[in-house]
Amino acid sequence: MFESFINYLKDKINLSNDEIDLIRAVATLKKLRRHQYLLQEGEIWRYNAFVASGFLRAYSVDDKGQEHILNFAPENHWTGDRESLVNHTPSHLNIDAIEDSEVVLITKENFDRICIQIPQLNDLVNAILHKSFLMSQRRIHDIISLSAEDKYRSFLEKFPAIAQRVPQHMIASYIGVTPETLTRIRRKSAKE
Amino acid sequence: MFESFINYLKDKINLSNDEIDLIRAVATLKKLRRHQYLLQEGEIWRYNAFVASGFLRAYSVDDKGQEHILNFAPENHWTGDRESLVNHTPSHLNIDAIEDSEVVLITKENFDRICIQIPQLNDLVNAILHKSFLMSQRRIHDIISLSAEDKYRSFLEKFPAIAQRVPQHMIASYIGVTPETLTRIRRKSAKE
DNA sequence: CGATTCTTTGAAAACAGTCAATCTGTGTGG
DNA sequence: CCACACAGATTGACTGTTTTCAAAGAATCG
Repeated sequence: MFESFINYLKDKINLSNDEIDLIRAVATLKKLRRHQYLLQEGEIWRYNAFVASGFLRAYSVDDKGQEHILNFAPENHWTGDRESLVNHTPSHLNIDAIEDSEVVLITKENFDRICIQIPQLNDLVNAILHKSFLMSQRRIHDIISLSAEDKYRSFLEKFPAIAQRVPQHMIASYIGVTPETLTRIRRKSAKE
Repeated sequence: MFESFINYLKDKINLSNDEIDLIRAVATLKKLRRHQYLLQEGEIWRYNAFVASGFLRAYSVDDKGQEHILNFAPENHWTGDRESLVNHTPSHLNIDAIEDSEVVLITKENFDRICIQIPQLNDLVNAILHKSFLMSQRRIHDIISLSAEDKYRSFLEKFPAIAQRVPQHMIASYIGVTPETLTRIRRKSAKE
């Protein structure tokens, strides 16, 4: 499923065959079984990771053992811990596979190198970063201003595909409520 | 106080005198009195805005009339509504001055133009965006995983300078609780 | 099928929000 | 310089929401 990565890139930017070979040379494919970790708390994250197939999640675990999902990463999306990546600090995130998945990994060093050779790739990264920032801002806005019920509604609107694909308690974790609360919200909404 | 903008830039990147003149040519200085709007809900945001002096805040107002602060922008920081800027859509944010302020404005068109001529400036923007994204991620993490009390503590740790500079109800608005709740949190913390 | 994970339910407790009143400090105009 | 107005902070009583804990039911995986 390496091809889906190349297809993704071709769809976003124009690439010569040489450039594709260049990317191919530094990319490695990693298969993950359901529940397998891509990154575990305490490790240092060193890659750019593209989800070629499957579905991952990034989350932290607090003192009480509760998981808080920061991001979902379905196929054709990127994942990782940029904070650990740029600061070379141990990650406080876990990333694991919700479904069997295939991930394309490129180390930061290699990625930076080919970005110099393929400026368009650099632009693409910046565009993705830019978009991610906008999405974060929206999410912050939602969490600080909406009620739990509205946060759930907003989640369904923004990510209908994800909502159907992950267990409900993960949605609860993403929007920041307990699974029980989400159950009750759903029951209440259903009655209306 | 135009100079503080130039100083900020010089501190971050190397600029020739010609490049500085180029920037100077497209930048305008706007003075804001306390409580004055830089951007009002419904308008389309068209600038990159650098706070040369003073202190601004970006916030939204919900149906119940409550304000939710998305960002603080003290001097030497940037502000604006990137979503409105890139999508050319009416903003749902308000940005106003908490203190008398001076803001350097550069329209997106001009900014993009000089970014091509000064690639370092482009890099700077991307670096800032990158950092903003990391900060957003941290903030999301805090809001979904911490109790109100810990969110407040975390705010004090991260932004001690801001905490001393803005009224308490704005901190409450930023962390997503009512002013009354924040009072009670503080009283409880003080006892310990 | 059996085991595990996920969802639902109930009751109690903890938490945060609302509303209204009071207190405090600041600054402005007379 | 004082008085007053105003914005901000605090308090109390009450309400509403969310969490917690425990247990049972449903769905899914191996």
